[in-house]
Amino acid sequence: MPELPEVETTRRGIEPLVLGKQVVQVLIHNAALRWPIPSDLDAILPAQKVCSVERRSKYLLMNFERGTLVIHLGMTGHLRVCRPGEKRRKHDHVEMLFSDHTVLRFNDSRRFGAIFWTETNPLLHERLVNLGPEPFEEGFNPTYLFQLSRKRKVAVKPFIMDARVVVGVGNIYASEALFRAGISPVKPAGRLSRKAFAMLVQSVQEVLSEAIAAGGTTIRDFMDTEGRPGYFSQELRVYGRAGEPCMVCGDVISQTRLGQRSTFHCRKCQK
DNA sequence: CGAGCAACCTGCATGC
DNA sequence: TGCATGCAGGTTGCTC
Repeated sequence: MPELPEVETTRRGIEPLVLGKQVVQVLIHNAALRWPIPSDLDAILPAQKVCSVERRSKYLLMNFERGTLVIHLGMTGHLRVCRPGEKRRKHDHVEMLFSDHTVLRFNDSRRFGAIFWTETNPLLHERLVNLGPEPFEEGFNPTYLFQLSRKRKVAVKPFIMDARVVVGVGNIYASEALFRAGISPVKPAGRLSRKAFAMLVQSVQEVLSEAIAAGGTTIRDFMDTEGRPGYFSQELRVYGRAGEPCMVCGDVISQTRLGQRSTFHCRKCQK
């Protein structure tokens, strides 16, 4: 589900609602996510306060006084801040109760998400340590991509979706960024020019920042912490628009399969 | 090493 | 109505 804009929307939603609050209880109703949720969270978190909520890649980092709760939303995960007395819904796997009666719930129907606890620097955790640069960091620039891609035969779309290359670009925004940059998703990464990568860097940053400003993209079930959808879906130019005319040239938008993922592009505008 | 793909799991749309 | 199929925003870990 969530790509970077949806995770960032979630982060911005929960941070003000949990900041400085003290955990009273953690209820784990189903620990079977991608990896088992540590069963001792209810022994670790109570009495600790939330110091900050950060994001690295698609991971949310809830910093407490003695460590960090790392949360990944997978495909269908979302966090919701509930009103006192609000009923649990299907697939609400974890509940965090705070002393002011705020309840934070993690819901994830497909259970591809993950939750783990670390008392050392979360950025050095084995799941995070090999991640590439954030798309808005200086390290994500045309020269970096150009050098990294030399001799790579992989198509440019899976290349920029590879979190070791750059984080946060998932299936929707990869198609969108490549359309805006005028680059064919099937072109081998190693055959792109420096100039093409300059276009791509700009497009990735543009599409991600616009999507964050719109509160993310809701295709099926993404919702923010208050249950609202994201409004970027209506700004999508190619994703989900197979068969429709290209907004630029009028040619039909094609849908293909690339690295097992649906890929949308305009064959005329993207070379 | 890189490339390709199966797997994890549930829900939903589609077609017979 | 029921059932089978395929697809879905991510990531890991296996083969070759």
